[in-house]
Amino acid sequence: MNTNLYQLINCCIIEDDEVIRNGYVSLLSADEDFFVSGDYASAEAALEQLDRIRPDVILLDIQLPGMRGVDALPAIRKILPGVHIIMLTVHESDDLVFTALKNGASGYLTKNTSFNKIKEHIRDVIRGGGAMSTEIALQVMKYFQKNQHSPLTKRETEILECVAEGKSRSKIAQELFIDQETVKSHIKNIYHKLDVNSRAEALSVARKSRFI
Amino acid sequence: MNTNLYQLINCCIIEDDEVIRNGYVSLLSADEDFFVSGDYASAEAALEQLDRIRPDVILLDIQLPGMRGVDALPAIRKILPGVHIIMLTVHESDDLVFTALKNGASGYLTKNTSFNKIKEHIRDVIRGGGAMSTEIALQVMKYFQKNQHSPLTKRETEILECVAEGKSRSKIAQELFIDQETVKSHIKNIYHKLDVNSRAEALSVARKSRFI
DNA sequence: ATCATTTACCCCCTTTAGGGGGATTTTACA
DNA sequence: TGTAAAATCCCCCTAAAGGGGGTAAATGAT
Repeated sequence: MNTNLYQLINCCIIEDDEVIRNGYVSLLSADEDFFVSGDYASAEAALEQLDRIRPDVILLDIQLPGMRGVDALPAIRKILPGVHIIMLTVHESDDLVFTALKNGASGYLTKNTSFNKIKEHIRDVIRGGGAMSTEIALQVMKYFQKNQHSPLTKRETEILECVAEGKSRSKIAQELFIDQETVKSHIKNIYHKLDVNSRAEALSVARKSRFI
Repeated sequence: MNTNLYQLINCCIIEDDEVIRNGYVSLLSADEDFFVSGDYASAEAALEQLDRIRPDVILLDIQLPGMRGVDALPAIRKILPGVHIIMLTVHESDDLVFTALKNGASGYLTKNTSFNKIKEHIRDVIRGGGAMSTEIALQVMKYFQKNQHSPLTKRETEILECVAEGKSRSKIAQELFIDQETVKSHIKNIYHKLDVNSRAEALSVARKSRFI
């Protein structure tokens, strides 16, 4: 019997694949630092029990039948505001990654992550850090990177960035020491290149393609 | 003499602190997987030699005298487009983190990262992954997280998100099954709450505060 | 040296958005 | 069940943005 029960990391696993779920349970249970307080095949089943088992860390599969993992996130947060939630996924290049991050996940790991690393990442989040497998980190970094193949010229990009800050034609003209009509001209050209017809739309398209 | 020279990871270190720089050099050189082809106290000094030493990975300090690390990034990329650049920093909560990510860093590590982990991260980027220490990962995740204390109501947030996608009043009205005037009303309220007076400005402010 | 691109500027006109006032009805919650 | 907040809709008017057309100087690459 472990005499340091208070130090154990209380884990909970939500994962629909029975084999994987049991794998995590037995491997975590085998480690003297971890204690598995619950394992569930669906978010719904877990949500009923969470206030009772009060885990420190939840391993949450992104692809669940019924309520999706990303949607379960806010629901779990409502019950246990302080819990660390680590998302598990097979698809690293999914929009769900960013949705999950927005919804407040503490970490994001691909399922091919070795179990030793998973344990390490759990300890990381307990210490207050963030957990991210290398595949996800790469995704995130790609997300930040500007697209090198922008159809916009330097000046156009410059002006679109002013637009992104909410500046009016006159303000942009003033800042760049050019005429308002010139600004208008540039914006028109930007619209043609991006095939849009409003500022917000141009920003939306340009952001999606990382031109700005 | 190592007979697997071709397998060695060719590293280069750009770091102004002599002690830290030499620490990295000796520790990396001591590992049979790594080969240190150069170490420099400034970006300028390194840039002169890069095309000759052709490293696989560059450890680049963010805070350098003269040319800053983040500014050196694009310059290095120009000389060696394929090189993996790992940024090193003491301040994890710096805007420079995001600037570096935008400029195409392959990784971002805080200097308190253990040397073993640094070596692991170098191997990660060589494999095509991304490297991020837990502190940086946390920063990045915070960056993504929506602000829970938004002054905007659900409906207002919903409408602002439509605005962010470049939709016009009429389109938003159509999508939400409400009148154009209602949309206008909501947008007016949003403007008052955010203290702005245009769509792009509202988006700019709302994004900065993570309301959307 | 030349051709394409970029940057800059001008006019007329239409559409959309924004500022100011309202009012009414849900909805949430104490 | 009463009240506040949120959501809905209406009007008048002005300011800003967008669509169409155009010209011309600077820049850059071949």
